[in-house]
Amino acid sequence: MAQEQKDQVDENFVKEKEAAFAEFIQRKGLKTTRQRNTIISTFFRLRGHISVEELLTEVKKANPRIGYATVYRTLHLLVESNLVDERRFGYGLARYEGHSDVEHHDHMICLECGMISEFFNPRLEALQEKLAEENNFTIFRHRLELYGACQDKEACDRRKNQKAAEAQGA
Amino acid sequence: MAQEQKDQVDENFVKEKEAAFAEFIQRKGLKTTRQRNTIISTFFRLRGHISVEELLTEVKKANPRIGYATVYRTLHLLVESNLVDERRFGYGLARYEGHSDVEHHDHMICLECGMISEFFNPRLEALQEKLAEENNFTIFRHRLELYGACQDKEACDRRKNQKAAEAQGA
DNA sequence: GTCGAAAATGAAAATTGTTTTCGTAATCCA
DNA sequence: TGGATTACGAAAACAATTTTCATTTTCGAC
Repeated sequence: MAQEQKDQVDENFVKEKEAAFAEFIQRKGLKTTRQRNTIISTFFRLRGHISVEELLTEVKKANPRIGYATVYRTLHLLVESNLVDERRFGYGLARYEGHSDVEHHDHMICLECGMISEFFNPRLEALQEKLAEENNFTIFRHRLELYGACQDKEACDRRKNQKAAEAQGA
Repeated sequence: MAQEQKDQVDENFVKEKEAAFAEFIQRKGLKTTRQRNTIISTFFRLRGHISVEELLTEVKKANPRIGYATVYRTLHLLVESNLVDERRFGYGLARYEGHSDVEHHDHMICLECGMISEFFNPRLEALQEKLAEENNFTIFRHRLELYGACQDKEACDRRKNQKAAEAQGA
């Protein structure tokens, strides 16, 4: 499964992001470094909502000398460059999401299996705009998170078990 | 302004909450203490979305010996008793909100002056339910936060200046 | 290419917000 | 009014993140 996913990495997507980041670095007068390249290349090969720890673990496989500080610093740059969104579901722990096609979207989070799915609905967006307008408010951005449970209990259990197994193995 | 607000404290509201908390404490077999009484009485006299620090500052005026630990512990009890909601807007810092009439509501947060206003819209709720259903998902709770700016720049500036002044004074 | 200023790195220390520990004190039911 | 139970407060621990600082790397000017 994870294997399968890894094989599906879209090299063009990764290249595109790398290029965009390089452009950003250039524009800001910052410097290109091996570490940053490793980190962003690793980041965009992963999918989903990645924690710093998860990313660092992967990054260390390519270069074990890279530490938390550099990963944090690079993630901040990625956020600043608008290539990545920072999310905080529930408590503390930040997660980072490299957005692909869908620019903006909201999230549904299953409290059982941890599944995070994304959705976008123009009527919802419009309604928010309308409500903001009624309150003399201008929206820059918003966040909407639906917490609940999958209705497909089988799939949900499967994911839950897999997660448990992974936690075991780690 | 703050003065005016202080005078408007609804003593019945405070009494009601104190009684409800006492009942909760009783039901759980916990003990009534002077500190807890001070904290909840102080809390429900404040309004808005209160941080632990803000609360502690007020509490210390009544009893300077009360420290962070007890405030945190009491806030947890308040959340557990359902008399208070915990919110986390944007980053880290938890804020606590003693809910009055409106059970559930969402928030608009002005990034300029920090104003937090609350709203509720049944169509929005219904639409969320519909979208969840389409994704075979059951919502337990949700959070929606609109980040942006007040359109009334004058009022916004006034609040911003007041906040700056308060920060000065503190 | 090489110099040198500017920026980046990594390890460790610092910060922030919050929780836990632990010895002492208060509560409250029998 | 014990005395077991619970709470308190100060300080230590914690987890996530940021900063510091000495060292190394980058890259444009020469």
